[in-house]
Amino acid sequence: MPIALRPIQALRLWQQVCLAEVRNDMPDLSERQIAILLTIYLDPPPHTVRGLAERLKVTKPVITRALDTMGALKLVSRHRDDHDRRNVLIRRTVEGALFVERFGDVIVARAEELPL
Amino acid sequence: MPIALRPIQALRLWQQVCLAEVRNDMPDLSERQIAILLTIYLDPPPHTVRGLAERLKVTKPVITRALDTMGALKLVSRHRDDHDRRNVLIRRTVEGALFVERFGDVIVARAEELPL
DNA sequence: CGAATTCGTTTCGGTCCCGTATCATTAAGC
DNA sequence: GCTTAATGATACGGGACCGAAACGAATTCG
Repeated sequence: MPIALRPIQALRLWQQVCLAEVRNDMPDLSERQIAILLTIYLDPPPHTVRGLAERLKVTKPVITRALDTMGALKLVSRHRDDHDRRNVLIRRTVEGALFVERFGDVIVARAEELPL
Repeated sequence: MPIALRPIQALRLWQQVCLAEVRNDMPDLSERQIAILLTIYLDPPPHTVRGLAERLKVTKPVITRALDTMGALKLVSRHRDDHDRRNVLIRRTVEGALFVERFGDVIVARAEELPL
């Protein structure tokens, strides 16, 4: 059975989750940054700048800058690939894993209290 | 019956929706902007700068700036309150309503194709 | 009336992000 | 070896945003 959501419930869920994030002073990430962060944490590695740029259909500097910012927030880290030293491998961090895990819990909690 | 989502499904849903928005060249809104936009479209009017600032627990300039940007995108509009001309009433627009409606449909569509 | 309060905006110095173009480094092809 | 290609980062001018403080306009209070 697929997840059945009506549009008004979907929008209400999105609102409640975003409100919760803002009110709890979480980093104010853009949709691009969230797409990158969740892709790194949900899709199987390895992750490269080029791969992420293709997956999001954006240019490489967009990925580089997002990694700069999220790296400063300790949500991701970068390391040179020893097999092909042109590559940069993007890796998860403990802080990032905790952030993503907590974020998932927030969504679940808000989904549970949605009106029908 | 409440909406039952497991954390991994919730995160996957968020990722798929953000990926869809980015890939479709939608405006790259931040969580703050989305929280403001959805509050305007889901909560009953009237909406004021002060009211939104309190609801999000942010300062008023944050709201003013977000309204500047989303106003340029035609997603919301501002009008002086004739009863108390200090107030600015934030109103919905046709473009904004279409954007929000489409966004809700994207969430629903991605929820339906979630793996169990 | 004048003073105090409220509302939204603006200013300030600073940071982040944009798209485009170019860069250095590394690897692969000949 | 030398040239070509690929990868990620950087420079550029411009725009958006930050928090804190000050601002003008409108209202309320005394």
